[in-house]
Amino acid sequence: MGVTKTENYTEAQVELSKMIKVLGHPARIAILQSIIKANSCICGDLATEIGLAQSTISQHLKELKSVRLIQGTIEGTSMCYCINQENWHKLKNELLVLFNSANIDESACC
Amino acid sequence: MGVTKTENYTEAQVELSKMIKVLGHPARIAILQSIIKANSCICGDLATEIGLAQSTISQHLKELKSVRLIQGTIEGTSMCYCINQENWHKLKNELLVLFNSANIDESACC
DNA sequence: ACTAATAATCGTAATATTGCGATATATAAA
DNA sequence: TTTATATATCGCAATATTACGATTATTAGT
Repeated sequence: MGVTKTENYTEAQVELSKMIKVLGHPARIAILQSIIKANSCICGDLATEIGLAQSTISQHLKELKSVRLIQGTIEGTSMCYCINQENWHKLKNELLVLFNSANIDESACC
Repeated sequence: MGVTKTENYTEAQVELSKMIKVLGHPARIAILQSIIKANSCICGDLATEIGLAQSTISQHLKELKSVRLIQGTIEGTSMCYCINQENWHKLKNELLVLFNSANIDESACC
């Protein structure tokens, strides 16, 4: 069908996977790294920097905004984006819970 | 187009996003949590546990295998899956690099 | 008010993903 | 060998994603 059966999962599983999914595209990784590198808001030179059309970058930014990994404010005629620290850390912590829950000791059987 | 322009990105960005992308589905989160919870390989009762068709679960397992987050060995008539500790930690560390690179101090301007 | 610059949205085409049933494959048990 | 059980693969339909150009706001400067 192509539609995810969200009713099969816990709210936490759906929410976490939704956040992760947004991270799962090289353009959005590149955008985030670029924002982080600038250490503050950078604006629409992302398009030329990354090599995608302006509308495409705008769409990726929208997705990053939709899960609140970034936030933007109007800065004159441009937009100023930066990491949403609160949600950034929330996601980081949830990922750590997941990744740390796998036992290190080699009880693995395969 | 629908096709990601991988030539725009670094190898690292492509590889990382590919791994993350596989994590970005609730069924695959549920599968991983289930495997982790059992602390060792569990087999195909994942289908009934999660509530998807056997073929669908098999496909998700294939994707998790394709990025080597899990590995499986034949165990009689069933398959025995567990976390690939090496790649699990590798991904964890790469995620930490990304998440820690965002400065905590509120130099944020928006 | 007019113009320039920037970003968001719309419409569209190409491709990818999700999920299922049916089938094929492989091993264990009888 | 036959049968049962478990998993993988194939083919398909429905939907989602990615990317672009064109258009539409929105704000700054003239």
